[in-house]
Amino acid sequence: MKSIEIKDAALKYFTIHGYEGASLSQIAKDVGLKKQSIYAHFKGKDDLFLQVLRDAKEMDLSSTVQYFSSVDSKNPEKALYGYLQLVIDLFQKDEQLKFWLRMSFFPPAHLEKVIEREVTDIEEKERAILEGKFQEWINAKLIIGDAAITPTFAFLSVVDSVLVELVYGNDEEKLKAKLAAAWTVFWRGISHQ
Amino acid sequence: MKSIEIKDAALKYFTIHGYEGASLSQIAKDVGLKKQSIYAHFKGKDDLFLQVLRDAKEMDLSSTVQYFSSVDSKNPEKALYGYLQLVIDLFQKDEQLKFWLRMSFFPPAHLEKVIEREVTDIEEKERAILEGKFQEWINAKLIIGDAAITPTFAFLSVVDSVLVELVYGNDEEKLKAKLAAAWTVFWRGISHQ
DNA sequence: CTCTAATTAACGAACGTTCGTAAGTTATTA
DNA sequence: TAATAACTTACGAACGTTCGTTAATTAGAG
Repeated sequence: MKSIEIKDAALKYFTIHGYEGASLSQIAKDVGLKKQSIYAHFKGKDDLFLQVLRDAKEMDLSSTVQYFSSVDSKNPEKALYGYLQLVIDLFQKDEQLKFWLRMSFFPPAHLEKVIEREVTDIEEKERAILEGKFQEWINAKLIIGDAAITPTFAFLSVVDSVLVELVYGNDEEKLKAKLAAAWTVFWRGISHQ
Repeated sequence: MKSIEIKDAALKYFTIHGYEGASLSQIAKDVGLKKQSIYAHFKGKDDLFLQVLRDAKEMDLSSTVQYFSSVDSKNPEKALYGYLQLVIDLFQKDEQLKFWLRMSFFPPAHLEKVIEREVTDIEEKERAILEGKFQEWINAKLIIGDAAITPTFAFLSVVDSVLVELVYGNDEEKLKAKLAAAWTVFWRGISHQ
């Protein structure tokens, strides 16, 4: 399907150059078309962008949902560290997460409101999933604390820091070192000792 | 000085719209000039951009240097939490940090190499400052651990997560809650108990 | 008079978008 | 089955606009 090829190319250029820096002619050339032909598949640049955005959001959310629905709930250490690994894998094996990150951090100004809604939506859902897990672990005395919100936000902070390092993206060794340090301190901070 | 006014306006538009999305005509209009007049002060768009970039870098670095050279070295808890507050203040009171963050995360493609060098440079320097402090605190048994690199990277992760929340920027309450959680867990993770 | 800063004018190039058209494919009708 | 209608996909050409940049010219200050 040509629409999918177009979205793939668009994803690539939006990720590298941002909304304003990505041109329809470049995207079209990538799939062997003229830019006018894109209009046979999409209403315009905004429509193309928003479809790519929603695909990326869907992919991000479903990965998280699937991971935590299939992970071993009796082992928080493994479950949480495994999620960080998943994020790293996702980021490195396809562009959708990087695209999603770029656009949630720095959305094109005229689509800010739409994007913010999508970002809030996915954040809320992922936070809810994590908070549920942490509440289970607290109840089972597998980690310390009473309110699940504290370890949830703390873990989301670790996720954010991993994402930042991935976005910088130039130094695999540094990523490993920083993840190791953040994880060590985080785990000591929420576990019994 | 008109050059400074131009750089101020450029900072604003580069921050909001990115390099490609910011136009010289908008920047010029902001300071009551025609876009061609910018060329009396700068060689072109790249020159203007790079001067704004280096100003922002200088400001970021000097803030960190100054803070840690004047802070109470006997109280790591206060020193570190104070730095997080400083970052939040800096981010909210002028645009330079947000600009710097945007460009270090997602640089314009044709200036990627130059920017990466600046980013690596400032990161290295700030890491060195922190690592020195942490080594002192470890030696004084104010925090746990042997190698200073672990708490240093862990703290930098907390900083990153704060920056991420600032970039999202839509929810002051959420920033406070997330900072509180990340800080609680981080401090528990590096302190004696 | 000189120098700098700002202007007007103009440049080629690229942008997103629209139009009319020509194929190729699918669906409908006779 | 054959003919026709409708729809999809792609293209050339052109639209008006904006982009960054250069050149020549004017206004103002020391």
